[in-house]
Amino acid sequence: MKEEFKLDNQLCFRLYTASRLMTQAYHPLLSEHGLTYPQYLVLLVLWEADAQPVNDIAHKLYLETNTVTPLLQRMEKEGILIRQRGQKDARQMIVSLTRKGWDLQKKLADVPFKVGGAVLCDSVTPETAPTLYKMLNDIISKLKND
Amino acid sequence: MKEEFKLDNQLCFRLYTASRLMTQAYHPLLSEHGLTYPQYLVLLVLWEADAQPVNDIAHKLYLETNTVTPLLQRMEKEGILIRQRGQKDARQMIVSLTRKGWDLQKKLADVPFKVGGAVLCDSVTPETAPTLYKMLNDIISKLKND
DNA sequence: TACTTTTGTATCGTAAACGATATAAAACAA
DNA sequence: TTGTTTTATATCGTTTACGATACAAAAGTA
Repeated sequence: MKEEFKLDNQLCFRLYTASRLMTQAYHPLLSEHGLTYPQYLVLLVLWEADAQPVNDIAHKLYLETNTVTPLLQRMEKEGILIRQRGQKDARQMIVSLTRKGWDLQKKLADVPFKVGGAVLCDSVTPETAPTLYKMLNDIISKLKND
Repeated sequence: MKEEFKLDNQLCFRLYTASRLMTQAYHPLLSEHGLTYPQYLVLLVLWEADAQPVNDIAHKLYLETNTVTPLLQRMEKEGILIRQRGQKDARQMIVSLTRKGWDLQKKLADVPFKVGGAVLCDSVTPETAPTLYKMLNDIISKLKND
């Protein structure tokens, strides 16, 4: 068995697993408010800057619009946000938070701390986290081609 | 805007993005052979040890059987593997590679190198990769509760 | 043995992801 | 202005993920 084929040596598999397990860690905190993790990411984007076109949201999340559009439609149906045609450019759909969307910010205030604490371990601490962040950022930068 | 709500500060978002982009990097190499990334992971598991029950495969991939079962059914339909009821325990489904499944190992021999090379950058090198591996492993260990 | 619980897989429903394609508005070019 | 290309979003089909549930075989218990 060649070393490079061993599951334990696969960087991608570790990223894939760590990502899924972290998302699962968010699940109980988010489902309590009827949210999924990708929907939470959309909220993070809109809390930083409200009233953005679909394209900007998708770009910030490194997702395609064909992923984001249905996601936003579901969130609109839940009354978390509204989608309106742009006035300057009628092709754009401007996404804005409703009162309910803003209220969620207060309700989810403790989520980052709870999840942050859940991953602390020997090798990942407040001191070493920046190293991990930088590595992940560099991988993302290297792989995204736009 | 609170710092902990900023997208850039979210470890999970970086893992999620890095994982998706790495999977996308595999895509052209795998789709050429009619495979998806999770199907490739199943092959990695079976190449290490053929003829395993569904449960063992799922466990090694940190996935649930309700994810793995349909995935294996599709791979069986493609003639990559076969699923047979266990003889000692009739509840088990023993998954074994076909000739076609083993042949893929040779055809995919260059995949780990191609993808490995695609992520090399300033902070992720053959020297620093073990640090990243350890951090991801520790996060996985911390989050999996079994 | 008969009954209960556990275990291994499968089925179902929903929500991502994402390649491929469609469509209308805007930008550009002839 | 008319025709072409680009852009922003949406729709469609397929494959994960995963919670909830179903079901039969095995294990444990009375």
